[in-house]
Amino acid sequence: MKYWLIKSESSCYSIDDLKHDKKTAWTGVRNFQARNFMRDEMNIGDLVLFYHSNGDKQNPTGVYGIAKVASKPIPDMTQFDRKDDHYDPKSQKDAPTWICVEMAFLEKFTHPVTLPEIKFDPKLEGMLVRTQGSRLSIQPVSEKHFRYIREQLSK
DNA sequence: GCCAACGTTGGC
DNA sequence: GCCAACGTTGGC
Repeated sequence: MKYWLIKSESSCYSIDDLKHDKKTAWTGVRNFQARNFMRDEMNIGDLVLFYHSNGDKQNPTGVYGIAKVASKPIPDMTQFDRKDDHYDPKSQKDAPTWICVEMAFLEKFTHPVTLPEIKFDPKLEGMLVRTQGSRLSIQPVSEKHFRYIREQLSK
């Protein structure tokens, strides 16, 4: 069992969207390292911190809840859709460049764990999302950090 | 294979 | 909205 953090702008796709949809293919990732995590490292049942980036006063940047990996790796269909923002003309149908997994809604925190909380909590030292300029939209998280955020900070 | 130029991410 | 940090592209 592994633990992850995925980023999304709440204006783009929020935890409430996932709650409503119950399950969604995590499409649009166009970074090789992030893709490799989905393709090679994730397993069904892995737990995922759902992080809203680019927050504002109403919706501060931070972790808003938990999702669960719900499928094996599948081709990201947006790469073949000319009308989609994430269309990739170089990708071939028989050898898709971009792979994703499905994410299922698990829970929304009663109160979000904001980035400043994460940054200044000594118990979360080493968390990737704390490091400056960490633009990676899918990150591994240690079990210790995951549990601490879920069981302590989100209550 | 280097690296400058470019586009994007994301905190502030 | 700004801009630093970063990943990717492409010329050489």
